[in-house]
Amino acid sequence: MQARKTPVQQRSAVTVEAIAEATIQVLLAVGSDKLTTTRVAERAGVSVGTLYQYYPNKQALLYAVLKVHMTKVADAIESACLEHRGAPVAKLVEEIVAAFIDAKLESAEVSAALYAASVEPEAAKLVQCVSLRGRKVLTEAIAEAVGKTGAEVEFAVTMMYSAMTGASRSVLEAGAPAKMVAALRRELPVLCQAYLEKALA
Amino acid sequence: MQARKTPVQQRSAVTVEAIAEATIQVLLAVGSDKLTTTRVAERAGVSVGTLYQYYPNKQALLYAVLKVHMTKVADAIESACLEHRGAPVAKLVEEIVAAFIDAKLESAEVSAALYAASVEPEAAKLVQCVSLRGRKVLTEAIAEAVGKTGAEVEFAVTMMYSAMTGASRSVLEAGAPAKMVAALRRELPVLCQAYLEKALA
DNA sequence: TATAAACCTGAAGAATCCTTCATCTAATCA
DNA sequence: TGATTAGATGAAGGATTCTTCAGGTTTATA
Repeated sequence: MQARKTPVQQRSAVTVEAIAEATIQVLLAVGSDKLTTTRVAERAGVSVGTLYQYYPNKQALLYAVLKVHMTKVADAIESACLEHRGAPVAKLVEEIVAAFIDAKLESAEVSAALYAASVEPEAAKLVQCVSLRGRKVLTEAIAEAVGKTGAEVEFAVTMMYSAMTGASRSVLEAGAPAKMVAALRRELPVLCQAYLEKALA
Repeated sequence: MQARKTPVQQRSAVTVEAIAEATIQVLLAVGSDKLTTTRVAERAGVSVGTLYQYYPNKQALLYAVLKVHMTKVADAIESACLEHRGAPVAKLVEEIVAAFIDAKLESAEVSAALYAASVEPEAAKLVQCVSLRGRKVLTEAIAEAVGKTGAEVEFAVTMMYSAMTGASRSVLEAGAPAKMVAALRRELPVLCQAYLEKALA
């Protein structure tokens, strides 16, 4: 799933980036199933041949875009965890959830469109991996904050994370209207806090 | 997205059912993107022509299967709500969540595979509609149990529902291993109860 | 039983799409 | 400047898939 050739000169670096951007645009415009290599190349202003010089196949396009997006989200969680190390659980959770939502909503349309790109097995695996990374740092941070460790915390964090994912997903799939976004920002922290308090009392 | 022709004789009713079942089998075997009408017909033991006599196109196959599945889940929630009308919130939530999980896990593989079928726009719309129905009965039941109504309850239920969805999805996408299933059954009710208590105090 | 209606068949038309490669152009280097 | 490497092109091969329809078979009906 790696690039076939690594850009050396600057013009090709530009090309590679243009293709990635075009992939997103086409994804938004026609959806993942009608996304074709020709269409992406056209939108990027290059020929199909050029596309195949840097992306081995169609899936690699979506894979690359998805990776960037997922990594951003995981990074956001990681940053929030590090930045608020030592804070009380309530505060920690509040910040983490806020960071998560911010990351997801920064480009809401893209986030929503990428759900469709996640069904392909290889992509799904990527999502799992990156999610795991996010949960790990999350587990560490929460464990420290509540002064507990082990399976109990792990289960709780897994549960909380999937709730976060599900809640934001439902908002994104609904088109992320302002009202729902506001409710999400208000309620999701409450949900996470309430659960952790009860589960890790 | 409706059947092109309605079965009249019994043999054709059998055929229609066989095609639906074959759709599930093929979905499990090769995934939604490599699901072809020919393959489904072959698996069902009929010719492609026959398939097109009852399903107008490929999407209709997955749509039909998805509809059955989603309806089952919504029905399960509805039943649980009706059956435990008047029960205290904690009990009500416990029963609803259990019913929801049971419905999702009754055929876990199919549930998981159908996520891929939900990306197609028309299918996504169906999911939204059926989910809405589930949330409505849920809202009514919870509202009665907590003695509150209005937007506050609606938001809370939407949040809770999306958390339920997200949590079960993550388990299903992980292949629904026994450990995760057990954790889900144990923790999801706790999460929902904790949140509702805090949000609708 | 004869006729009509329902049902089934599967080859083939039509449309897409993925991917390659021989060839051309631009940049880098000695 | 000449040679070498990187980058770009896009027509075309190869493959797949969706869907139709003319014609055959089975069931119901009069």
